[in-house]
Amino acid sequence: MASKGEETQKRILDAAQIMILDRGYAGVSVDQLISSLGLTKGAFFHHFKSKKMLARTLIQRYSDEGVQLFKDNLARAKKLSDDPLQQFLIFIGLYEELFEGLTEPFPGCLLASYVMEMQQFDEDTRNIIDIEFELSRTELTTLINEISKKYPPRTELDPVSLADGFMSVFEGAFILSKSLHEADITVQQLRHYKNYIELLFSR
Amino acid sequence: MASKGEETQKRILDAAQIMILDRGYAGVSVDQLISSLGLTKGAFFHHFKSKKMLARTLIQRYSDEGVQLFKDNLARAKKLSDDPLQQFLIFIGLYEELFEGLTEPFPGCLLASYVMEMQQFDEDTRNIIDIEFELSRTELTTLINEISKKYPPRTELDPVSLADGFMSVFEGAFILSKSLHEADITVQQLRHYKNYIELLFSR
DNA sequence: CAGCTAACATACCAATTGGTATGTATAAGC
DNA sequence: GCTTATACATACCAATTGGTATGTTAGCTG
Repeated sequence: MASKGEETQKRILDAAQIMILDRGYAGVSVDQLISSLGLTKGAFFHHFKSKKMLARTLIQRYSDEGVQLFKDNLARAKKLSDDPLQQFLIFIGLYEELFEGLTEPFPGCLLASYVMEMQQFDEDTRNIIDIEFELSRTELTTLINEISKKYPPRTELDPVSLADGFMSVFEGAFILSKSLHEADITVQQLRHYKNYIELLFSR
Repeated sequence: MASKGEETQKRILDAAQIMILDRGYAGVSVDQLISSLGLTKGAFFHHFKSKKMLARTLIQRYSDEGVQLFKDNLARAKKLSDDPLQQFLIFIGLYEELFEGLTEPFPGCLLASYVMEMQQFDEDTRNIIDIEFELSRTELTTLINEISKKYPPRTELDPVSLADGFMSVFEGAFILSKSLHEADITVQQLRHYKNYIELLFSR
């Protein structure tokens, strides 16, 4: 069981994430954050030595979860099929599942939120973001190369940028979804990405 | 020739746009803005009655330019070919041209920047953003429907979400590009989008 | 050239900012 | 049962925030 302190820290992180996702990091003051939780300055600065440290801790947690989900989904996909192309399609499908049936637009991606106010953060914090994008890139590039070997694409194809497309789809869809307030945009764009992959490699 | 006042207002808007694109709206204070221009509070509040009005004016200008570019490119594409599919491909190609040969990542999209801190803005301001996304959606949906009529796609196809894909590609690519600091991501993702369109309708 | 207005500058304001210093209550460790 | 560390609360701080009130100056207009 988490200690009381750990639980409070988690509550602060949870609230911060929600607030930052719709007001931006600079748009959320420590005072607003703590008063939304019924806490005080003392509590906040006991758990985080500064607002910037909160930012770092928060994005680290977010990134860790994202990476974990990515690896889990990739592992699941690889168990469900031996064919690399099918693995990729299943992989995308697993993400589709997560975003199916949402009634509200997904609250957004914290990585993107941070990128939009990059200069607010130090290099360590920015690196955490890079690393997740790069992980997706390298893992999916490998997979795409396997696919290409087995199913040579008709036209020449850049595997890295095709891999980048995966994260790009999310980030783009989240923005449209939030602005237009339509929950299903993310799934739709994911489906198009999956469909593109299929068309690329289908004989 | 623009009057002195108009020119100063433009300088404020230009500086604000650059600063907001890498610090976020809430991350840019009026003081920082004016001191970067060597101006004073008096000057700023002479031209804008509040910081929020600056935000509104800025996004309106940005949106107007984006809409204009969109309409120009669409009109050019339609002049360059009679075939709706070719029109779409040319249209995308015209955007590719704009992002080719960049040495630095594109500074970002102000629409996305605002969406990331939505709650900072009033409804009028948010509507300006919606309108641009919706324009792209409706215009491109029409074009896609024309294409579908002439070149029936093999699988069933949602024209609206395919149209949304266009803006989505930009927004997603900008984020990756900025985070990874790679200038060519936007062109690459645009090419994939174009390629997808081709594959969808090529018999 | 008088009068007016646009285009600023200066000086101030209350409120909010992130952060600190110091207290205190509670629980764990020995 | 005494100590010590954890988990907060209270009270304060200088700096910065967006905004205002009041100048001043240059350029047009009649």
